[in-house]
Amino acid sequence: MGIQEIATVTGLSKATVSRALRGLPTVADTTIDQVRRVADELGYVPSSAAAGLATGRQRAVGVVVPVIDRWFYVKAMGGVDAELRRAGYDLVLYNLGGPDGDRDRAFRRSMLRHRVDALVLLSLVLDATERNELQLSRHPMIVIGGPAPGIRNVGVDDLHVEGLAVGHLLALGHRRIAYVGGQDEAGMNVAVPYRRRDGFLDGMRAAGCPVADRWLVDGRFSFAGGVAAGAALLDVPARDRPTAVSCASDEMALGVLLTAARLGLRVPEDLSVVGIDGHEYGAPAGLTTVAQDPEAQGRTAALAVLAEVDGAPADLLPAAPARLVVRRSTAAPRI
Amino acid sequence: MGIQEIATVTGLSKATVSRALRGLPTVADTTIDQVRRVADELGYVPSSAAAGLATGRQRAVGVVVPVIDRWFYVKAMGGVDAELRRAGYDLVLYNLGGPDGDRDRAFRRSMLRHRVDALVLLSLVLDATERNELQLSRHPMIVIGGPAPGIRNVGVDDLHVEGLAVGHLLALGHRRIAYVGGQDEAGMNVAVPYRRRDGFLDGMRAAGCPVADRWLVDGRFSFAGGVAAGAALLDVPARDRPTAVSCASDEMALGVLLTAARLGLRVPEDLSVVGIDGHEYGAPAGLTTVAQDPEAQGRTAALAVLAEVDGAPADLLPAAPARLVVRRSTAAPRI
DNA sequence: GTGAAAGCGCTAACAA
DNA sequence: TTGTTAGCGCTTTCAC
Repeated sequence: MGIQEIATVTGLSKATVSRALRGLPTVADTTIDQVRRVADELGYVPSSAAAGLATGRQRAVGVVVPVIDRWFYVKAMGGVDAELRRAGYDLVLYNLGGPDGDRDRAFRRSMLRHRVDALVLLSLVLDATERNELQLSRHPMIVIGGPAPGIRNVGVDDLHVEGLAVGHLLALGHRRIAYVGGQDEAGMNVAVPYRRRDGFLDGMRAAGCPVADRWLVDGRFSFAGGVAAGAALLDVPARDRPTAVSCASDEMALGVLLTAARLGLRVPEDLSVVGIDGHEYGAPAGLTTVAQDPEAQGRTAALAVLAEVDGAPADLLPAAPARLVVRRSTAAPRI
Repeated sequence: MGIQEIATVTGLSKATVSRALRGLPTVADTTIDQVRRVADELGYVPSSAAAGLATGRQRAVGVVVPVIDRWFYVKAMGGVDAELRRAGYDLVLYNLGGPDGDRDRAFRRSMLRHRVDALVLLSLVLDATERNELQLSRHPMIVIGGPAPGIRNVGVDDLHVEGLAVGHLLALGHRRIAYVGGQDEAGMNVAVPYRRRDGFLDGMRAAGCPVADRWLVDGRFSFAGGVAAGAALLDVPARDRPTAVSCASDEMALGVLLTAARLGLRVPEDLSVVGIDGHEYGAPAGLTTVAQDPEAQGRTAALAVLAEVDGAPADLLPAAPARLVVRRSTAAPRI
């Protein structure tokens, strides 16, 4: 059942078997072959616990998410997972379970520190205590998404990203532009929404466009929120309507599109809509967006912490790429 | 750093410290307090590897998914995670990475067997070898979603579920009903699509409705596929159009809805659409659906394997509930 | 190239 | 109620 069996069957010592199994260079090729064969026959399965105890390495990394069921997190996790798999590492998921989840308990769930060799945090806002606890664990760690003080991060430049979105609308000639943003429903990251909103305001100001307060609406970063925001913006007399809406996420933009369709507004003739993210529903829906690649960000993050586990220095990472993808939902305003 | 430190500081033995830390009843309350306090001061963190080695229990369960970025899987994982967290178990994610993923290597990734105490499989179709490997590991395990030969499963009765959907349309008076189904893109579960399609055909046959072949179209179980399927079905002369479409998933139904809107068809006046799943986009979109609760299924599955880990018998589970949710997308056909 | 022995940090009898 | 003594299955010096 263990390494011992193989040792007795082959007549070798546990030590040699262990070396052979790991393919260490100090072992004769013939013995390596023999050991592998016997291991197969016996259906040998290594114990990660035992190996972990002996080496102090678990060959696993933890991924901490504020909530699990968000497009961005799922995609990023997929990227992290892909690289971990390549490296032979396991992925341990720590879900904080939303705002009502017991964050505190989750954070001091002590296992975390010894079960995994490194941590990937998905756009979390950490309070001082949490940050402290994490730092104390001395694990290599990295944040995907919003920037976090004192921790390395990978992600797009949100200010710039929203600048691209609103810049596109402005370039088309729009001036009556509304913004759908708002705090993330999960309430886990304040930085990203603020930076995107600032990007919008900066862009508008630079273009000399006034922004009415009632055209800054909350879409809670969800589809349903986008539907509601769309109603607030569009279900009014025509002269009070914006000619374009810039949404801080594709999910909200899709909601606005739905409401527009329901109200009989034609897109892009009567209304232009732009989103941010590169959600896969965007293409069939013809949504213009500023696409980012969360999966690539996940891969980058995984590689970075893996390297750090192996002793590489924790160099800062460049901003992740994002690009404007123009589809059918935007056009110049009529007249 | 370990249990030993606490022992020396308190003057107790390692054994007592271990017991105290776990709150075993044979320890004096005062010593429990003392040990806990010292542990806190020292910033003690238990080693799951050591505990696992000693007990043979890892306090972790593995979740195996064919691909990670699907609504159903994510929701189900959330449910599994919630119960695991309550029980103090960790979740180790094994992502097979789609049809191109290296399934084989993933399956024999030996760690799996010792890193976790049980397995939750998300609607996977396993071949004989894989099933064999899994059974060999002698872990408690359960499948969520499609039925799998020889393994316990939780999930809805797909035949019945599709029966509810098409039954609703028939009851409204529709007879010209199309079906959007198709094999899951991930190619990981053949059972569910077939059973839903059979449910549709059974329902139609029972009502004496003929089903034209061109009204059985493939939507690949995705939003984009639904958009395309909608075009195939609806972008034709009016007399060739169905009055209703039954979709095997909400994502496809949303795609059909989008295409209908784009073609200027009014829903439900010109066309009724029904989906299956209970996707959260359905409510704002006004989509009638047969809702299931993957999160609840995840919780059920987690509780079941956890119980089995604790020695409970692996009783069969009843079919998960599903219910018709009527919204704005369905109505009686016009004349 | 291989073996012997000493742990890694914890739990689980068995005593006391 | 607490302590003693063995391990759990592997890796790793240090010898040979």
